[in-house]
Amino acid sequence: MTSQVLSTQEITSTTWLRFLRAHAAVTRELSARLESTHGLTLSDLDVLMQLFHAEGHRLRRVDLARQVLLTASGITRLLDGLEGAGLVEKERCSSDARVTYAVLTESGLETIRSARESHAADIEELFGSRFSLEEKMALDEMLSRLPLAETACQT
Amino acid sequence: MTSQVLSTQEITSTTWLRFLRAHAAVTRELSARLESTHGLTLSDLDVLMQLFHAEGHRLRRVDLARQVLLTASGITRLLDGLEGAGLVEKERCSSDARVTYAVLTESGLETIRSARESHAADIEELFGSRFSLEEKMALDEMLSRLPLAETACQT
DNA sequence: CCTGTATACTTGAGACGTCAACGATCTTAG
DNA sequence: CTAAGATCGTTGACGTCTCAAGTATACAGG
Repeated sequence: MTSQVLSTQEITSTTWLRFLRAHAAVTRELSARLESTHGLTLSDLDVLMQLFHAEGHRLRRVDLARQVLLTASGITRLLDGLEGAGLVEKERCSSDARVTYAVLTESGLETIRSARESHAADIEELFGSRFSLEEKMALDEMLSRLPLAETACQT
Repeated sequence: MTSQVLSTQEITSTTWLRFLRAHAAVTRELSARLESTHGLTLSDLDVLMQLFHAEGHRLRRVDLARQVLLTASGITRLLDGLEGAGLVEKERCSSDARVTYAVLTESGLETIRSARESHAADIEELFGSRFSLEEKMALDEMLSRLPLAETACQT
């Protein structure tokens, strides 16, 4: 309830802190739900969704890393898990022996189809429902000004 | 550059995704800088700052956990590190033998004094400078509507 | 007083992600 | 053709955080 005047720096700090807290809180709840209902991590689903939107449901690991904002090694390990679960398969590239594609399996597709909706509903409940359409658009635009906003942000 | 009409659900999803990406990107850079200049984690500094603002630079571990949005065990381990570095000390509570306070040491205070400014400048550069004062206030207000926004968000 | 329940904190096991180093392959320039 | 350098991917070592379980203390009701 502080109704005093705040300096630019102060407001930046409190807003950033709130940003961090909001992320931690929403993310934690979202992650718990996703884990319990589908046995997936937020990152898992993120990767699956990227593959889902990609041509032929297939993506190079490097590109995946760039889009999802994980390290190359992070992607390797994440995909290890998804492969183990049978949701994704490796596919070697004929024209460049260095690259390995990650391809969605049929099982992966089904997992997405089943997880997508409930997860979207969770996001809507914990995040989207808090804002009006205009607010969300404004928020989206503001966030897009931050570093690395170039990253693909498809639904 | 999609200028088509989007449903509420769609906009929620893309905004949420952008929120995630923005967090990952800014956080990663911020964390790298803080690590290299002061050998601290974002969470470390967060905890130190909470202590700094607390009465007597002292806080119960439970309260710390609530404010910083870590698990109780997370706090224990984080404080282990800070104690090892001599930035924080334990202090038993006389009236309740269950609680242990974390208290800032002189060295901890100095660390904060030196880290605070550069970190604030980093936040300003990577985050705050992207927005006008009004935008930041609007953003702050919006974020405060999210779950667990009750959490203390002092600078 | 003693028993049951709640609270404070710690600990072991394990998930997730990073960095640094490495092997393999491609590309370019002499 | 070959050597230098870039790119793709994996691996080992490690840090951080969580969950579940356990210990210790506090407190309230019978």
